Amino acid sequence: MDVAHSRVLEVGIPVACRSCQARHGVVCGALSNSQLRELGRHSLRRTVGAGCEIIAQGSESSSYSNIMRGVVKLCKVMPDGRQQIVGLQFAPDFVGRPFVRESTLSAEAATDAEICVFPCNLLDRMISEAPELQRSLHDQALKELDAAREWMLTLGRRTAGEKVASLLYLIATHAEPQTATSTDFDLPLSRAEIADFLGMTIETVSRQMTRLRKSGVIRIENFRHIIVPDMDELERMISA
Amino acid sequence: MDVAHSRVLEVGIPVACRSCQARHGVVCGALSNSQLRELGRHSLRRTVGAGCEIIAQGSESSSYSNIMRGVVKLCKVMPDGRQQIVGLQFAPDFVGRPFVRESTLSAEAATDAEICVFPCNLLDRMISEAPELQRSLHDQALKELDAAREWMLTLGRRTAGEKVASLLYLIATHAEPQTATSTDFDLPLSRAEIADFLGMTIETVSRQMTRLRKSGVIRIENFRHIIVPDMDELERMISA
DNA sequence: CGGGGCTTTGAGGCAACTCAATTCAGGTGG
DNA sequence: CCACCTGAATTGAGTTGCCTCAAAGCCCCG
Repeated sequence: MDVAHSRVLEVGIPVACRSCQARHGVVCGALSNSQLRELGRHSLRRTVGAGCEIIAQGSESSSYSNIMRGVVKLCKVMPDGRQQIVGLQFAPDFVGRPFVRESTLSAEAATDAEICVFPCNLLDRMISEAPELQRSLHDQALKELDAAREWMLTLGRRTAGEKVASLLYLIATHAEPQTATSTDFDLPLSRAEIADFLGMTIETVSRQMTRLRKSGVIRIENFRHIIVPDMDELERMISA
Repeated sequence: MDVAHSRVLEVGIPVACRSCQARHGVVCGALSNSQLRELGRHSLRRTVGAGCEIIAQGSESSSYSNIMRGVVKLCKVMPDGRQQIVGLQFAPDFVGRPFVRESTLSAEAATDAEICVFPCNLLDRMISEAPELQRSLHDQALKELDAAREWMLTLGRRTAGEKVASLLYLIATHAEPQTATSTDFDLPLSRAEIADFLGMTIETVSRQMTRLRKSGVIRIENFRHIIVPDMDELERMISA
């Protein structure tokens, strides 16, 4: 498809969608122009600060979202306060649990983020009308499942050092700016959040980070900014 | 739908399907009679012994399966031999990764099992032709994702004792015979497999089992048979 | 009865946790 | 501009829960 032709196709869609990060993402990329218009009519762009809760665990949610910018963490907490991050989502991912209203987890902005919110009912209806959309969401669900299972291996069988290396590698390969070498990036998570993702304590995370720093695998600037001189070296620390 | 009418509908389907455990499962329950006939023509019922590998990690698989009887475990192993079970599937679940041929995990019969095997190509084609089937598989994928995330919480944040209780509870609530109280069952897993599921060692599993036994929460007969006098008591050991 | 696999039990060690103190960066007000 | 405060991160010391290694018990099966 050439550029001029693609321009023409863009005419019929909502203005706000034309330059949207999620325009060709899981949901919107699978819609016809008329469906996109309908969804656009009922959707709301929202800017949320880091830490803002988008969906609360145990609540009835009536809306889904697309991530336009930023990182969202999916969390589960136990009654006694223990907490585990069970997924990280980056733009332009879809956030929500089709077909089920009550949420078994919370979704929270890990960084400042922009999201596009729309009603569950509308999307659920579109899903049953548009096989293309069903397929696309099915595909994201399967990818999330693959990622969850990969992470189960990390949680169950890797050492603290390997866990931290795994997370840094995950973030490096999903970081947004797509720098040439994807060799330096800002951590979207605090040490406490990293601990919650890896199933360990803040202190152990910190110790393992300084171990990686002292062994020259990474450099750390200002706590949040990580530089990886050699990605292969980092990958080797994961031992798989 | 009354019984007589339902009988009539059953006439057009393959003989082998009529009394099949998976007949109304994720895949076959979503097919029309003619699709069921076509799938039946290309499918193969197989009896496999405990320990038999159905799909190998890293291999190109060209077939999917339905579980008709038994339990299948999904496994990931690291190059150095460390191993993690990332999912358990019971009859009449579907086993396979739609849309992707190379498997990132292995599927292995945990108990003696009967499975119904059919070609990927055929089902993939049916998926794109039958929205009902796509929806059904999408639904199973989302349920597996929910289960995987629940298990991530167990792996990352629960103690050894809570982990064992979680597994016993999981199996009790998924056990096949559906005994009146679902209060006693055979473990489909050896101690080594339980350890691989929970991310711990055989010895720790054993110690936690005897701790549960001595505190009266469970009784153990012949290593594999578990009796739970009071399910609420077991649930309380999970502490969530 | 004797061997082999699986499970349990015991003793000791180590990796990760807990508790506590210190450092660091950024913001605020004098 | 500096003193102070606050929250996050690091570092240290001591403890503990789970792992490792080793031995013994149990059950099936020939």
